[in-house]
Amino acid sequence: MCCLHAALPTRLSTTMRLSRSFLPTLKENPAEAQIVSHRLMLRAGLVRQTASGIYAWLPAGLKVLRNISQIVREEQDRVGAQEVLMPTLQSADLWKRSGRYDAYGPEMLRIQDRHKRELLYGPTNEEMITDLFGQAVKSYKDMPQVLYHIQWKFRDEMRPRFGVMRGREFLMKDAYSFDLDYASAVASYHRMMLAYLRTFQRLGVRAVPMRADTGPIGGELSHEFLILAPTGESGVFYDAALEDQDWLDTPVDVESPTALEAFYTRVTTPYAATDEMHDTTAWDAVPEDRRREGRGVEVGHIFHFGTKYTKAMDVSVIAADGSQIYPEMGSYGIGVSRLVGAIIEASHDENGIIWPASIAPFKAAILNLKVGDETCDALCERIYNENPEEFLYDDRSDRAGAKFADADLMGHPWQIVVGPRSAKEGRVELKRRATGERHDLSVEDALALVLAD
RNA sequence: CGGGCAGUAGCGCAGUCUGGUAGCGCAUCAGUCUGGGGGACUGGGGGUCGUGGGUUCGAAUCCCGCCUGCCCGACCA
Repeated sequence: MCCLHAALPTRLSTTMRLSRSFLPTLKENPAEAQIVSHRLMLRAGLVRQTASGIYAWLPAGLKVLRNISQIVREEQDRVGAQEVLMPTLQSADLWKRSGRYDAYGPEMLRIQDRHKRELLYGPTNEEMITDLFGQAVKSYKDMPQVLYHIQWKFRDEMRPRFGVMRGREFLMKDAYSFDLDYASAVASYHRMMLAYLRTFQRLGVRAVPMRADTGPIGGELSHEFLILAPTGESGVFYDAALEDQDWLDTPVDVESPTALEAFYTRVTTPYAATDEMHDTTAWDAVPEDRRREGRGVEVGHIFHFGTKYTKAMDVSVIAADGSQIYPEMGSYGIGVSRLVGAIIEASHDENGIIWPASIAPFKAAILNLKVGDETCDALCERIYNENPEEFLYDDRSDRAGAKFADADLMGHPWQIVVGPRSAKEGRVELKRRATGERHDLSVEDALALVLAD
């Protein structure tokens, strides 16, 4: 052991060196995985299944999950939502108050503790957040409120499949808005629409908002966000006018209901619908060259449902005139773990994953093509130390082919290829994963490009 | 939950029909040669054949039960 310690460098960042990392890639497709994202997630060492529909997240997968969560978090915060963290286990009493304990089917995982008290692993959090809100907020002066959390949920699906896209345990961002009246609730809804469009754009995917069925509650305030992917569960139809809009560069005053309304109109005017909501008459009115049709994976859902829970659970606030008001609620979900699969469905090729830079587990892989060669080793170490948190250094003594194949599979946006010939001149080959372009560059130029991405 | 298929080494599979004590490729370990797209050679390690019972002198193989996983459907973020 003493020899091992002596061999270690003084600065430890072992997890990013492939030779010492827990990033088990597979050359062959596991038989259990049928769809491309599931295969790639297993092969790239992002997850391992531990039970039907339940996955362990390995280091690279966890980094993706965290990167997605962080973008979601920043955009929620930006529209004034406040983060909380509610537990995974909930008391059945809470659900009995809303009447959903009996209404919810066998998808709810019910548990008993040692005192025979009934618990459940939360499939969603309307009851709990309504209760928490009601305990703390008593006056119109403390309204409105928007709370969210990012937490694991469980739905005991009859048939889990498609890897993390239809698992039983899944990570989700749930936000809940509480408003004094309908007009204010509409503004909350609009704000969330903006946050969602910005979020998905930052995640590097196109998620199109589509009118969704509001069910028995009625109204028009329900949209699903779908990522186009051939394995999607719904057929989608939309107007190409929704493509290539830059929501990050669209200034909207989130405090102004008028500005929000105008923005919302702009988003919802072009035709967009899933097959359940498809209106062929309206579709025919879309110019033919702008019709986009395909399949989509639902990765987000925003929904206004009014006073359903506040009334059922008798949670009210006192208005300025002394009357009691049941707050208007909305809920807003983003399937964080599902997004990992959905994004891979939408962004891969025959060699592996192509990560959008914003969520990639590593910005770049450094491929040392001749481990043991002094020049190569030194140059790789130098590059690696520029950003050890975001670079993955492939220092394994494998053949070049294996390193290229693994780097392509894992989908790093950039590959910094360090070979013995060019290393002598301080040059590397920089490969962009998305396009396959390669450029022979000085180390400085290559680093500048990668670090600016 | 209906219909179909499958569990044999870390992964992918053969062997099951016709019972005789388990094999191939990849991975892994040691070594040598290699070194820019999953390299070659030599030698080695690794398997309660999902599980419980039954039939048999003998079961991965035949019979029954159970468990687990995958696909299609219904359902679903």
